Amino acid sequence: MKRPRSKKGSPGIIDVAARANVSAATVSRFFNNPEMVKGKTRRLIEEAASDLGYIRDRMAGAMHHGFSGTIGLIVPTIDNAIFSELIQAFSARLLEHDRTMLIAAHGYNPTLEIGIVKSLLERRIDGVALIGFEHEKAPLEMLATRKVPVLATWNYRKNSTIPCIGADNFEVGYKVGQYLRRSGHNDIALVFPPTLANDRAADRLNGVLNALGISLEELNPNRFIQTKYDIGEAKSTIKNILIHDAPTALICGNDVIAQGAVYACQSLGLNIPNDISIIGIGDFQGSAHMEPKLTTVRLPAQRIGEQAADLLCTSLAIISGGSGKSVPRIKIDSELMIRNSVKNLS
Amino acid sequence: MKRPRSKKGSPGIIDVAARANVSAATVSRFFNNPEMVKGKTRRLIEEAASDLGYIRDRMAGAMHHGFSGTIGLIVPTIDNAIFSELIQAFSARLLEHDRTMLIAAHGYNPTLEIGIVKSLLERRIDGVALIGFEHEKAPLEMLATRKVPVLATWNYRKNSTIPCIGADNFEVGYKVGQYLRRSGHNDIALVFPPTLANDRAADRLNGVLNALGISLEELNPNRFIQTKYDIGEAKSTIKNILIHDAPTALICGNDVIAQGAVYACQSLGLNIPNDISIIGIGDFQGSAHMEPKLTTVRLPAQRIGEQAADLLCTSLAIISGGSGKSVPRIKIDSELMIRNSVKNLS
DNA sequence: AGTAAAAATGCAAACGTTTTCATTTATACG
DNA sequence: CGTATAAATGAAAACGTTTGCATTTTTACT
Repeated sequence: MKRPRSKKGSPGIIDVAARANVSAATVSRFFNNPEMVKGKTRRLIEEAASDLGYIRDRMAGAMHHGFSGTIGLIVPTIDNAIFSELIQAFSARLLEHDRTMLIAAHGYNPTLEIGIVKSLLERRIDGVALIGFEHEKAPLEMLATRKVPVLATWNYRKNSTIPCIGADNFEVGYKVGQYLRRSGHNDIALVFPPTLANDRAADRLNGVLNALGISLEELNPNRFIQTKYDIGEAKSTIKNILIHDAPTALICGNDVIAQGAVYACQSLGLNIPNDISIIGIGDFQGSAHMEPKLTTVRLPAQRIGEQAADLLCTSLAIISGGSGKSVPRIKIDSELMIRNSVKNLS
Repeated sequence: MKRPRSKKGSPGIIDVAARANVSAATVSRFFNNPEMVKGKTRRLIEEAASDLGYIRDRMAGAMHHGFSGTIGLIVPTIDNAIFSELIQAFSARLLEHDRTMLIAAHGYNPTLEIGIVKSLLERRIDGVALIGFEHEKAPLEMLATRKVPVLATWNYRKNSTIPCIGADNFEVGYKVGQYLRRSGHNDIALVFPPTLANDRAADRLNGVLNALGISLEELNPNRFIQTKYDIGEAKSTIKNILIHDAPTALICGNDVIAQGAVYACQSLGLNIPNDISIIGIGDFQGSAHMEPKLTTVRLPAQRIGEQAADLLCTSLAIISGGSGKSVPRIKIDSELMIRNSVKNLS
């Protein structure tokens, strides 16, 4: 009588092998390349594994071929509508690829990001998705050295040095500016977050300015409002400006700022869009249902997240092997969603 | 002349050891228990490691002591304000504990959860945080078998079978119901999500009914509205009811439903709180800044997330070793935030 | 049936750490 | 200065898989 399973701990591949009367190698093959093992053996192993409640140890496996089956995602923030849709879609699609997601937020602090990258690297991630292009050199180098594929998401630039997928945020900004101008607005205030380590916001801002045919310097200081991506802060900051002299329209860096703007106007008794027009960027959850329904530009977060996951899971080699080759760059189309928060003045 | 580092791949512990003229064992000790190695050697290793750009492989380490330094978090959904604050806090605190977070969402689908748990188990997570108490038996058993600590977050029940941390949602519901009654409201409608696999919602609902001194059956069907946690759906569902005959107050299962309710009223031209009162639960980002400012009950998501992380990282053994011992249960206090969306009728 | 080729399986050596036990080196004390 | 004791380090055996190569079994063909 054999002793098929070790006394301690959970069953391992050898326990399964013993119970199925095959070698560990065969069991391993069963899990990784089922087509390599004969039908009958397959069933044997299947049964043994389920009897024992075997769960494979991917870490042990990862020691060989080096793939952990884990993908990293580093975002500025999680507790905010901005990226949640992206995160969700990315994560869900990853699951379909039999990968799991290691996620961390750096709170718009590039320094923190380097620690995070290191931490992920210690866990031997197979790839990592970042938000945007502005990153410290150190983590990027660490990743490159170890040939871990990197993908910049959420923004697109035709000449980015790393692979990217996202909307062209300059274009998005341009669309917004153009739409407002065509709607007859001439006195427009811009409400944006600090663009320092935020290329998405920077690109949008440039796009807006470009469409408006004006430079940041030429802009009346009262027409450029800076605020964090935070409903409360946006609301109070905007209120301050609105009290003095209100423009005919507000272009907001994204929908959470726009939401703050809407609340600011409502608390001041200003009617949107009759007294003032508001346009956002992002089309987050709920933007379509606000009162008034928010005019904004839709960034297909879900599509971006899903495609990002696909890229990272399937084209790994291609992307990472890109020494000199062309960098994959995918532009996702945005769409102006004309709703009820902008008034046509012309 | 030695060849301190292998040709291929990134440097390993042995490369560092060679360069520092010590054994691999010492380098390992340096990283895990620095106090075990002498100051001079310490500096030597430190330098060698940084010269080589060494990054430890925690997977290899995990094969021995079995700890991967990774904690799982399984939530119903990410792309929704409900859990984002919790996720963020949990993740950030994990990072402080030198752990990383593996996260996945099952979209309120218990079946999906079992696959997720298995997937996490394959990655050898050191512990896992769940939301609430309603889970399939299978994944819970898998976790128990492998002695992986489990923590139910976001809800509290004094007799829960697994460790938990969160607010007492019955109490939360009770508070809300009580407050509305004391404010003189008698015609109240309840707007809740399906309570099937959602113990938080179920407990809240029971709390509300209890405070109102009524059973679900006794409730006028027009006063019980069911809707998903979705602003758009909540808005339209609520509008349908409001058109016919509006109650004096709406108790919403959480703040996103409340937000939908606010929009529903606004689109109908109903003034809040003069025509109708609205109360939410959760105090999500932005609830304090809406117009009108939403009366709700604050669930300290951040505190829950942080303490959950602490528990999972430090009291692992205690929690998991709980065969027969008392289950750790932590109740986090909620707080009624009286703002401007409820009118006092008395 | 007999053989050549193909398919399936087994053996054993990795993978990069950690850890036990043994050994060396430093410290303290008479 | 010598010895006893403590501290620091090293050597080698794990940990649970995967995988190249060798071997056995099956299949296909004459």
